[in-house]
Amino acid sequence: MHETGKAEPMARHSGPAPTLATVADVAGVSRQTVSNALNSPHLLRPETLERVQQAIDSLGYSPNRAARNLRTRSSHLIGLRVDPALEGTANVTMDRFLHSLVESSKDAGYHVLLFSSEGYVDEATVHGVDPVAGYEDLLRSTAVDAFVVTDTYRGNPQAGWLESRDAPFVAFGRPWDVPAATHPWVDVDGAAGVALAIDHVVERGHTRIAWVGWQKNSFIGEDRRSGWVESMHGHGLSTSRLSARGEDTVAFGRRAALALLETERPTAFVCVSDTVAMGVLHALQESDLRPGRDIAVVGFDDSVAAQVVPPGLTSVRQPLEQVAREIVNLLGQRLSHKPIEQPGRLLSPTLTVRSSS
Amino acid sequence: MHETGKAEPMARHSGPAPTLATVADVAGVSRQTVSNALNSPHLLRPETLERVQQAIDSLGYSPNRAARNLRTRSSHLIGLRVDPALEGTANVTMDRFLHSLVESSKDAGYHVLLFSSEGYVDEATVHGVDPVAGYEDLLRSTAVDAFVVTDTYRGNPQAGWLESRDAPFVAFGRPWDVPAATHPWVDVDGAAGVALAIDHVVERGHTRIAWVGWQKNSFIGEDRRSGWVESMHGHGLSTSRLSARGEDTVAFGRRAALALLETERPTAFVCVSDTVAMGVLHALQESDLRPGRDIAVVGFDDSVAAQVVPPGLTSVRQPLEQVAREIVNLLGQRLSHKPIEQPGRLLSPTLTVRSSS
DNA sequence: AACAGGAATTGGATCGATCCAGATGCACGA
DNA sequence: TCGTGCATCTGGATCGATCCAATTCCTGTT
Repeated sequence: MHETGKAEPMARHSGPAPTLATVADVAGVSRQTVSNALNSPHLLRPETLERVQQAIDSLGYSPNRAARNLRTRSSHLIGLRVDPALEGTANVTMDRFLHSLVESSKDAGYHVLLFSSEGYVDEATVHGVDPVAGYEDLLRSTAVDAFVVTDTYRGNPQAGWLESRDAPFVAFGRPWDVPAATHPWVDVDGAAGVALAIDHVVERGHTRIAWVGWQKNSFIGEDRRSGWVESMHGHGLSTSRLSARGEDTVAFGRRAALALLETERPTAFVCVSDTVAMGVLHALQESDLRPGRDIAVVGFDDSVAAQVVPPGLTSVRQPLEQVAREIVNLLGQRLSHKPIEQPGRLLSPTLTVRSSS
Repeated sequence: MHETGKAEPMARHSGPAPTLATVADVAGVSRQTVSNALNSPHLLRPETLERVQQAIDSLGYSPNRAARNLRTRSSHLIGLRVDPALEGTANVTMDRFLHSLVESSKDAGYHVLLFSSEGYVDEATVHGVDPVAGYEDLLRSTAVDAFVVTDTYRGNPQAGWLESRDAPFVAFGRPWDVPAATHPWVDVDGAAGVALAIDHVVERGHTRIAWVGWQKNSFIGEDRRSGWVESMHGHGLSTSRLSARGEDTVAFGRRAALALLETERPTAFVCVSDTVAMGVLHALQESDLRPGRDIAVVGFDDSVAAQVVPPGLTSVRQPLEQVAREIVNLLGQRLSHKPIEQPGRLLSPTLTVRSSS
């Protein structure tokens, strides 16, 4: 064979798209044989396979998705709900995660379908977002094979609902409130991540290390906080009066830092999120303190903001690429009705050190 | 009827999912009549419609997507390629745009399907991303009805390719390099956005206003820059030696600002992107200059980073929600074979003022 | 030469919706 | 009474793939 490049599909005429039957005619075999060439090539004699393959290439044929979906009762689509992002929150998690999920899904032969919750509001949920809105439709119309549900600040109410309908799904986030839940999940060990941060600032000589976290009703927030508490005690340091809790906003981070600076004079702030950490940076700037020189600050999520804010914010980084891979992995097991080896996987984050510490 | 809540689908037994034929049986009508109840209710007598509706509700029926897609030759899916985001770039654009697109699509009865370019690399494109990778497959297998292609830094090579295959698509971004292109597009007037920024800082009393932009080969970059040039001249101000060009990184922004500060002493920096603007902020911090007090800085994109960085970065905000609406709108026209009234729409950005100016 | 047994291949039925052409019912005017 | 016309409803064919059961082709054995 000469170097004539790839066998380009040569779409001679833009007539009706070729079907499996067209290919069968051209190759001089039956429809089933073409189907086998696509799905179970080992059933064909090598020379037959070759002949079919050439017909496929020359026609530029791709199997019609709808027909395949109808027959196999599966769409090879994974549904992911994207909720309205809160402006002013450095929640970069979604962006990075989404890319990784699309990549991993592709490798497994799936595509990601996005849907939203808005517009499904009924009386019961005029305020706030109905946690199961949008899932029902896609499920009933067999538009997707499975869902990926991501944990929110407060937990994961979708999981129970989906489980009760035995809809296939994998959660990003542990079943905090229902330890008995049996669905597959993947999560990142927040406490371990915060412990990394503490070790890091302790190594830098800090002893008065404050925690700026979320409210008590946030499972994730309390998990991360426990990392602070235990790591501090492990280092023989006191946590007394060094903790603040509030919402996930820049404003809260700023207020909390100003208050702590005034009363307790911590030399380091470890924060539950980058958003809150940015608030701390605001406070330092207003107090003419230089992050990284006068006071250390560590965030959580390694968001874009952390990467670009001067002088660079040290932050706990979740292994989202790995999370996505594991999720797709578990999804594959779930969809092929394999017994799930291990329903939950807890991954370890890393620490990205920048100049703020 | 009493207040018994909504007529909940009462999924008695989780047997086989109900089909249109099931509904027809229950309602005592033919399949076609059920189909009409769904797609052309005006064809039914009111009492028949009511009867069918009740059967649908009581069975919890939703039409099977695959079957419908097969018959109608359309998937009601819109394809969007997500390219690997560059870490350390404050490109928040995608996140906000994606949400808006999902919302708008939903209103029009569409869903968004994500796909990626990786893994399609062949000899010709080992380095860099093949601009048309991934489209081919989805197109041939009729997996999506249309594409949304988003402009990149350098232009939009996909557009021409898709147009040549007459694949339905709408571009976010003007056909810079092919003014004769006839495909529908939506774009934001970057020059006008920068002009807003200039007006703003001029009003604040600045006269030595520097431009920190992208390289000459970026159409978008040059468009934004032209806003600076023209607005400056409109105000009777000089642009001489006040311009820097480079790549879209924090590092470049910092270098450019330091160089300009040393030689030209501008009092304001207007930047082509938030990423570059963050670099400028770094430079100011290193030079012990306070943004918003000593020197004004304006970014472009109104990214999360701009919102949370202390003290808050003034930035040009693209009306992405409106962009998404227009895109879906044009897509609808294109798909219903209506003549497109006006192939291109140029929208105006706004300026979000924060403390950096 | 006859035959078992596996490999390779085939044609009809099927998934669940919509399209299409035709059938039925009904009201109205001639 | 008999069409005529319109609104309403029906059953068979169809979209393009895969499932299934059955058939043909090989090859080696006795």
